[in-house]
Amino acid sequence: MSEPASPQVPPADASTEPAPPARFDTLPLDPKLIRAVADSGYLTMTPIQAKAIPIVLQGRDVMGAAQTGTGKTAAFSIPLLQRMLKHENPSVSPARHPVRALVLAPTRELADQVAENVKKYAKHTQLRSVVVFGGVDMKPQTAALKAGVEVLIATPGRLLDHIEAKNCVLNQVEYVVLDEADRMLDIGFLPDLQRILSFLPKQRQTLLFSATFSPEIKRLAQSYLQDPILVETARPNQTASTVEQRFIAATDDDKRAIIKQILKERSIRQAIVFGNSKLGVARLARAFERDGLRTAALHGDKSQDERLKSLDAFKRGEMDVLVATDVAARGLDIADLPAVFNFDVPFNAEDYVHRIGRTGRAGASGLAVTLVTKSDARLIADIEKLIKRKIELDTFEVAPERPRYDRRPRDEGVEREDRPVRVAPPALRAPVKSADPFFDKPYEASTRDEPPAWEKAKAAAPVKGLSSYIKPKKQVAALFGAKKPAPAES
DNA sequence: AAAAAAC
Repeated sequence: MSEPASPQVPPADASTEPAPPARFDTLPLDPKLIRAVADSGYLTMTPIQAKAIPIVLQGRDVMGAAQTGTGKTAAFSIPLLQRMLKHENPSVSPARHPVRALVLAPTRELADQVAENVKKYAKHTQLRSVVVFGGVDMKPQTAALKAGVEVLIATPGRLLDHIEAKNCVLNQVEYVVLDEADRMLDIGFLPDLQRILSFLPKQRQTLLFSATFSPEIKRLAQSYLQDPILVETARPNQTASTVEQRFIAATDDDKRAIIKQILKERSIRQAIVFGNSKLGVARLARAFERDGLRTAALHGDKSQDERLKSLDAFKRGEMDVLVATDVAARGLDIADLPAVFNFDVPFNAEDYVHRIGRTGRAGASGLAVTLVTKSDARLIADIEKLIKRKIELDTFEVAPERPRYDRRPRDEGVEREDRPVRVAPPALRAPVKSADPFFDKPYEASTRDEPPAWEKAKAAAPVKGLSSYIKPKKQVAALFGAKKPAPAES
């Protein structure tokens, strides 16, 4: 059971309080849209919505950068629907309904989610939408396309399939949206994207949205836009201020124990744990499962059916933990997610921003914990640079685990029965490595050639704990009869 | 060092 939301209110910091947020019903929108927005429970606009919607309504191209979880989907779908309603083209025979708006997303789940939102906002209108993505039967998609849709939401691969099968014609597209635009423009997606864009009319309105835009991507994006307006709220590449970000020095052996302990000590209802590889994620999910956590896994080696089931079960609260690759890093809106863990430090700093953006959405508070090993020094430096924040590494002492069952093979002649055998995990027989002060100094983004900063800090730094989590040192020492040796001084 | 997206 989840605890009642804590009544704590952030300290009043009225110094930078801007004008009260504008309401949706002040916008020049069709009553059908106003009604749909009201139905969905939204009253006032987020900053990105307040800035972007009027510009999209003017018909301008937009590059929109806003923090994660601030309503970018509504920022483009509502004004696009409005434009489609306003410019309902009577010259097009009712029998022919060409695709007028195309929204592209980098993952199937995200495409699905965007489609749900579009449907929600379009529900009182005649505009029809459909989503197409891979991993599922093409036939229902084909039928829907042939019946005619005004708004098409898609992932690139399957859309190309439909184009080649002549299931849809895109030469009447008036509006294009690239959701998670920087990802869509990256090297892995670019060829498919260019191919798709080649089927579209040159004369169109194009919208690019993401929480992160690197300077290179910004430059590249210019070539797909006409006289665009850059809409930014706050600084780009930023993480929500409501998310508590922690970086903890760990070893590969400690990581899972640290996560479990934090979940327990903070009574965290649900969390996403990100890993860098599909195999690693699958293994980690099985391990959490063995630990008794209700665990769902989400990665590209799973069937689409399994992927959707995992995500749904997690969203419904039937799972404690969702272990995922970066397929879940972007865009996914999971209401009230209290915490995100990075079991692995992401390879791209941008993905760090997106991953932790799954928590602290819509102004809620959230916790983001990244587990850092020695070999992650470079990646941490990249993240520091991107989010323009000094990263300090906390240390963490893992509480002793309950006795484990003996896993030694039978032929060792060990009594196996149900008798638990105390097998101290290697990391706990000696003082745990993560409690070593080597990581304790504020980490300095160092150059490759220099020894990393923690090497220098190793000898001198006192252990500074993550006070809210840390176990009293005594407890560990008492249980394992190990005392922390003085730093080797030779 | 990877993941994602088509069959």
